[in-house]
Amino acid sequence: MRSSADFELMLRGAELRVTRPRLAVLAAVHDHPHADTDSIIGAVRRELPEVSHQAVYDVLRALTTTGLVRRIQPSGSVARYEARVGDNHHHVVCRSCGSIADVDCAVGHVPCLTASNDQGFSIDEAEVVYWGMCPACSAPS
Amino acid sequence: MRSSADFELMLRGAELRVTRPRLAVLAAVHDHPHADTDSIIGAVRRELPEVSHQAVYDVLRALTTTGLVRRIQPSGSVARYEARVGDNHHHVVCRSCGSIADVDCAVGHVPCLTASNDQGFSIDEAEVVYWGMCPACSAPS
DNA sequence: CCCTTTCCTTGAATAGTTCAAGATTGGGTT
DNA sequence: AACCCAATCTTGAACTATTCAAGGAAAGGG
Repeated sequence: MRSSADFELMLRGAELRVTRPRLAVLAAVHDHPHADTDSIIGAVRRELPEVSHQAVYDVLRALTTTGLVRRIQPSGSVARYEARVGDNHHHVVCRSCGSIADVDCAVGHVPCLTASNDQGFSIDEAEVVYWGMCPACSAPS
Repeated sequence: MRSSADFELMLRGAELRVTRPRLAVLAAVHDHPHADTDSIIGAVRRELPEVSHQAVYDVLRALTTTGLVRRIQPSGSVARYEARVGDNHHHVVCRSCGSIADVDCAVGHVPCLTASNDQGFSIDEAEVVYWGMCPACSAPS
């Protein structure tokens, strides 16, 4: 758990103005890993009830662009955000309930995978999504 | 390029009724790998002008459910479909223009990757998306 | 050839996200 | 401390991809 002062430094480090909506969104993403936009709006409004949804969308975009948060969006899901950035970790997604958990990099380097034939593309990231069933959904009811 | 008779056999093999919309969608997906729904609707209507968009959505869902086509949806993209199924290959996506190309499996087995810590999930598939720039977009203009 | 079930058409609804215009505010400068 | 301007936020509407729902059409087994 980080303090508001930490978030302020992170924003200044990214050359973003320090505003209350931004501090609140940053805190919400840190507190609720893999939360979708709606959940983040809810968390932010617990502290700043008047924040518009558009502001949250704008802030999330700014934070994503500067790399302070990472946006993930498995097929069939809405956009989700997390604060764990820079370590190229991956995700497991439950096919049944959609819950997401972190998985460390399969090999240990960034990027941790190399395409066997890159089709002439210059590749800068390998994103892995593991699909399966979470413990709760695979448990006999 | 497969014939209409092949597509008919594929549908029957999947226990789906053989209809003209389904044959046309199947042909369109085979002819236009990684096409989005709108492109597929366009391709289908070149042959069957009266097909509704809802029919195409329904058919794509049926084909995806039975495994005759595969649905892919990189972050920020609409749903796309391809007919190459069952070999667990992966994709490179251009950050600039969104174009997609196939990449063979990084290791060669299905699933070709194993999560280092699976968080208790039972994993049945590892999906890899390589992000980068396609040859056209990275060329000096 | 008929009947049942599946499929397609038509039309409307929905959710998530973005666009646009104007008001507010952060923070560098005077 | 007051000023200024670009960046940010509010308000409200628009948009797109997709899904829902009800009724008509047609596939294919009997």
